[in-house]
Amino acid sequence: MSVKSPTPKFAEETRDTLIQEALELFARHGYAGTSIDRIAEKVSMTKGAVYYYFSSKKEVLIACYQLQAQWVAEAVGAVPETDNPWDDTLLLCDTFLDFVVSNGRHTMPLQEVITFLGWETWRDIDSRYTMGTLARTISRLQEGGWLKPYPRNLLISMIYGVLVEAAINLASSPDDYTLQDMKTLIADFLGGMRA
Amino acid sequence: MSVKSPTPKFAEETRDTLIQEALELFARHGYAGTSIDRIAEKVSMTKGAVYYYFSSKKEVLIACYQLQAQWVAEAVGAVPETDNPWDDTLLLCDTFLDFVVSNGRHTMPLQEVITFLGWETWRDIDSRYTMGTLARTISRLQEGGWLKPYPRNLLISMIYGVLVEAAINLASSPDDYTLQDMKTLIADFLGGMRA
DNA sequence: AGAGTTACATACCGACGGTATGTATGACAT
DNA sequence: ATGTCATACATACCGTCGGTATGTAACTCT
Repeated sequence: MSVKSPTPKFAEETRDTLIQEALELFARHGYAGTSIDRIAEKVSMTKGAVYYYFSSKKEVLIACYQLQAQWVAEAVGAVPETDNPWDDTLLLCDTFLDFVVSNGRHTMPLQEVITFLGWETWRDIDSRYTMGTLARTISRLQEGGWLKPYPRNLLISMIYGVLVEAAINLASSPDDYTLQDMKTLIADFLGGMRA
Repeated sequence: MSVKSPTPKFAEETRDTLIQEALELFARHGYAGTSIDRIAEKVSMTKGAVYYYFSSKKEVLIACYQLQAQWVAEAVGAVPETDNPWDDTLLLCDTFLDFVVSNGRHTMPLQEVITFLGWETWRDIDSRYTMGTLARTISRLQEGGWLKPYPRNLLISMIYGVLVEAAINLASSPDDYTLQDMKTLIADFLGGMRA
């Protein structure tokens, strides 16, 4: 990549490209298995350039995960809202699973992101994306009296946690069961918490 | 640690000590945050000694996790078997949660182990410990017709996955809800899959 | 035309995983 | 008693990687 005209406009493009390519490498080879040098090489630059845009490797991971979270949130956010919050929640879960199953090869495993960013940082980021959407649906369920009286944060954490677990399992054990099996189990899981 | 009498007996002791101390460091500072040099230093040896016993850092982690898995499996395996497999399963879940909550400071986060060992390796190890015990209980439930007809491996993966998720959440969000809240939710989760 | 900012490249450092090799110790056969 | 050999480490070194400090070409603005 030749030296750009030093205007903020081109720099933003370069930064976006960097994030996209880094995300692909992280998804394919993992965080520890992807060096800054390799990221730089993929965009035909050097390590210095990467550190011009990001202060640390962790910051690169954060930017990548924000992009990934945005993709997921867009898919999940496209689910229409009806007057039946229960069905809405189920559809949201199914949509989430559909997305991660079909895009699993191009996204980073959540467990890895959590490990390297730390639980707190991950939660902070995710609350603005998929987890935020899920939280709103769950609030509707709670306010409508559809659920047993669990603490709100417990519900959000565990429902999202189960979805993440489901995604990981679907990606890792492809032949033992189907996506439909998993959706049924998730629906029954939610059914067990119904008032 | 002075040079030992080169008998297999002493070497086993040294190896066990190494695993114990390494586990403590991994639990406290994480896998990436614990260098082989530091492990060696803690047992007053050098890196060469560690690589005499283990062929790689991953092998050290595997040995540490096997020890940890053994602890958990002992606690979970001590649960008596009654003629009611449903209550047995619930008690097994509660016992698991009790153990990880009270020993959380001295054990490695599961997500980290999974990340660095890889899903497959982790499953291979765990199937001989807690997951194996859980699998037997679930088989009893299935054979007794207590559960809806899910694929067996889906049940094992997701129930254990939920337990792992619960453990991670309990360790990370200590103030939002109680252990009892979590146990109630797990029970309801299982209830949702009841035939 | 000179000065300042931008967008990189280059060169280097320390830490770390891993390897190759050296070596003191005790067991054992002669 | 002595030489041989495996054991149980220590020492020294290498390549890679995250991170930093510095240089510099291109462009803008005055």
